[in-house]
Amino acid sequence: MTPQRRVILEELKKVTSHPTADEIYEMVRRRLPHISLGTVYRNLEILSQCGMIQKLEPGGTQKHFDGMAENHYHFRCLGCGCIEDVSLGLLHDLEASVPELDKYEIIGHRLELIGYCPDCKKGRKPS
Amino acid sequence: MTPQRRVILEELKKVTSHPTADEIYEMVRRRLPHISLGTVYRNLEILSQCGMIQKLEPGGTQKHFDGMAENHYHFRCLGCGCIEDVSLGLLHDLEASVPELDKYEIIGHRLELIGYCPDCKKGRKPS
DNA sequence: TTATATGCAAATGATTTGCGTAGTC
DNA sequence: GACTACGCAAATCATTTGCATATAA
Repeated sequence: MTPQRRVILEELKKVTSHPTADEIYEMVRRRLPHISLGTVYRNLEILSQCGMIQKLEPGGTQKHFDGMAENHYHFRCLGCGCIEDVSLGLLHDLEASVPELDKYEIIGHRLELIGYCPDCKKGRKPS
Repeated sequence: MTPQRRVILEELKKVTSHPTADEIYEMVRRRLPHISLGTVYRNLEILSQCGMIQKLEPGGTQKHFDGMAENHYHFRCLGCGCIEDVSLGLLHDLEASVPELDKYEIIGHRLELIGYCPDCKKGRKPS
């Protein structure tokens, strides 16, 4: 736990927004003017690996597309990055159950199961 | 609906995988050897705007981070891209309800509500 | 001192865009 | 003829990485 890593963690805990790496860099730079953007990226990765923070968009840098337009859910493999359809009935009553959302306009939702696909599961130690 | 757009759509409908833009480019190129990658990107964007296909990772190109490590759900605004926490109880029984997942190792899940935040809702025509 | 992390800058790689041309209504 | 989409190539921009130095165990 280096000073840089500690400050990144503290600044991120301090806010309820969900900043990008760039924004975190700016926040941290007020306390550590010489920190580099690379260090911020490296530590964000480490902290999210440790489970101390969350990276909100997992998966790699490429976007995936789905020919099935109807809403349905997906499974994402942490091992190989593959994405598969999941036969799980849609959750219809989500929005109604959150009163604070009355000022929002909710269009829909996305649900993603995360884990290891059969192939990747085989290659892993039992957890 | 240009020939290129039609072929992109057809190829994407043909597979159950969830290819990246690059992979779709390769698939389409077998039928339209002179198509450009830019055209593929442009049409994927148009098709997903129309709702004819799905872009699986919405939001911009930047990743967001969350200082709260415990699992919880988020709302994402299609207008300004902001992300906010949602006070929605965790869904615990998701995995059990999908028998086909017994060969998988499910670690968890992500749920994201999508729509317009109060500020962006104001600036929009009623839909 | 031995390993790990940092700062800096350059490299990478997915995506976007400008522009001149081709196809369409 | 006006408009839109295309192919191509260059530009963009978030993220990653190589490397020499600094820090920590």
